[in-house]
Amino acid sequence: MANKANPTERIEAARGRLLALPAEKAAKLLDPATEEFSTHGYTGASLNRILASAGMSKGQAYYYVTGKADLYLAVCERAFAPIAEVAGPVPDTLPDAATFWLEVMGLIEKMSVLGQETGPISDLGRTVYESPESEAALAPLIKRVEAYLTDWIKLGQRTGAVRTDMPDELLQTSLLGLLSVMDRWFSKNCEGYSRPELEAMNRAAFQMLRAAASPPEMINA
Amino acid sequence: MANKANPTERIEAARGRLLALPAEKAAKLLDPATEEFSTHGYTGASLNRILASAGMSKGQAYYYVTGKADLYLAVCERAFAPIAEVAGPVPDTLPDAATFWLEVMGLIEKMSVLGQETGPISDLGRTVYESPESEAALAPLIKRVEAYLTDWIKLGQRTGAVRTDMPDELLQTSLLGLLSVMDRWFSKNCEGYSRPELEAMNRAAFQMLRAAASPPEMINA
DNA sequence: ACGATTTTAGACCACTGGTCTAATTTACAA
DNA sequence: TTGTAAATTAGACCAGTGGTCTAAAATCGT
Repeated sequence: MANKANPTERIEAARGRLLALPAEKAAKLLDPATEEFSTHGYTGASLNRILASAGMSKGQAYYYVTGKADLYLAVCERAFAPIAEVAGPVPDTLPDAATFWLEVMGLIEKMSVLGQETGPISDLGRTVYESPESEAALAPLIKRVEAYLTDWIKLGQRTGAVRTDMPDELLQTSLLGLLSVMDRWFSKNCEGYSRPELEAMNRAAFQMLRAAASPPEMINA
Repeated sequence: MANKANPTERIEAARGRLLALPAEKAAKLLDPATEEFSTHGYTGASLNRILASAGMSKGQAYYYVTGKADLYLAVCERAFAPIAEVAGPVPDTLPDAATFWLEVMGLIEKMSVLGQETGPISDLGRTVYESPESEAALAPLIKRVEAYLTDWIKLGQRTGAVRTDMPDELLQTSLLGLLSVMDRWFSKNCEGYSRPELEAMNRAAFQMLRAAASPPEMINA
C-alpha cells in the first residue's frame, strides 16, 4: 500500500529512488536542472524548461523528486559534494595562530583549485541566499555547512587566531559573507588575469579575510 | 495620440505619473509592494497579491508602473531615498587615514540610526542581488550606489587608509558584501541586546571592516 | 504465463506577470 | 450647462508556472 504516506515519507521515498539511480541516469535530470538554477536562481527557474531540456515527462521527474524545492536541494547537494569531500575534518587542536592560518590557507587553496576543475559552482552558490524560499529549500544543507564553518572558527578562537569580541553568529555570518562574495568575484573574473596576477590577488584576498577575522589587538593604527 | 510609444517612452510616462502622485497616494501601492518584495524577494513576489492587498485593479497599477521590474525599482528607490539623503557628498580630500575612518564611522552611525527609524530596510536590501532578474531591474539604482561607494574607497586610498593591492572591483565588492551582511545581521538581531551591548558590537563590526580595508602593512602577525 | 509492483505519460488545476480594450471619470472650453 | 477630449480605471484574456493525479505501460518475481 503505502498510499496517503505523510509528506516526510513521500520525500524520503523519492529521495531514495533518486539516490538508487546510477549517477549517469540521475545526471539526465540534474544536469539541466543545475544549468537552469544557476542561470535563473531558485524562484526564477522553470521546472517545465528543465523537464523539456531533460526530455523527461512530469510524472517521471516527480517520481524521483517531490517538487522544485526538493530538486533544488538535490542539485545543490550533488554540486557541493566534491567540496565537502575535499574539506576533511576540522582538527581538534593546533599549536598556534600561525599554523591555524596555514591550515585555512591550504583549505581555501584546495577549494579554489577544485572550483576551477568542477566548473562554476559559484553561480549556483549565489542562488542559495537568494530568497526565503531558496533558503528554506536548502535548510539541511545550509545547516551542515554552517556547522562546519563554526567548527573552524571555534578552533581559530581556541588558538587565538580569531577574534572573540562579537557574537558567534555575527562573526560567522560576516566571514561567510566575505568569503562567498570573494569567491563569486574570482569565478567571474579569473579569466581576465594571468596566473601570477591571480596568485597575487588570492594572497591579498586571503590577507583581507585574515585581517577581518583576527583579534583587534593585532592591528596597529 | 502617443500610442505605439517605444518602451522607453512608456516607462518614463508611467514613472512621471507615479512621481506626480501625492506621496500618500503612491504609498497605497508602494507600501504593500514593499512588504511583498521584502518577504518574498523579487522573483518570488506576487504582483496579484500586491494588487489585492493594495485594493487596486491591474489597469490602475499598470498606469503608474509598467511592470513588476518597474514597480520593484520604484519600491527600492523610495525605500533607499532617505539613506541617499543622509549620505551627503564625498569629501575631496582628508588630512590622514585616521580622519577618513572617523568620517566613515560617522556615516555608518548615521545610517544605522536612520535604519532603526525607517524600519527594516535590510530585508528589502537582501533581495537586490537575489537573481540576475532583480539586478537587472535595479540596474540604475545599483550603479549609483556603487559609484558612491567607489568614491569613498578612492578617497580612502588617497589618504592611505584603504589598501591598493587588489583590483578596485574586488575590493569594492568585498567591502560592500561585508557591509550588507553585517547590516542584515544587526537588523535581524538587534532586539535581543541591550544598548551598551549593541554599541560594543557595533564597534567590533566597524573595526572588522576597517581591518579588512586597511593596507596589509598595518597588520602585525 | 500471470499477477503485483515499479515506472511513465500527460491531462488538469489554480496560479503567475503582462496586455489590451472598453467603460468610466475627470477636466476644460463654449 | 453642455460637449468633447483626455486621463484614469476595471477586468477579461493570454501564455506560462509549479504541482497533483489517474491511468496506462514496462518491469519483475514466481
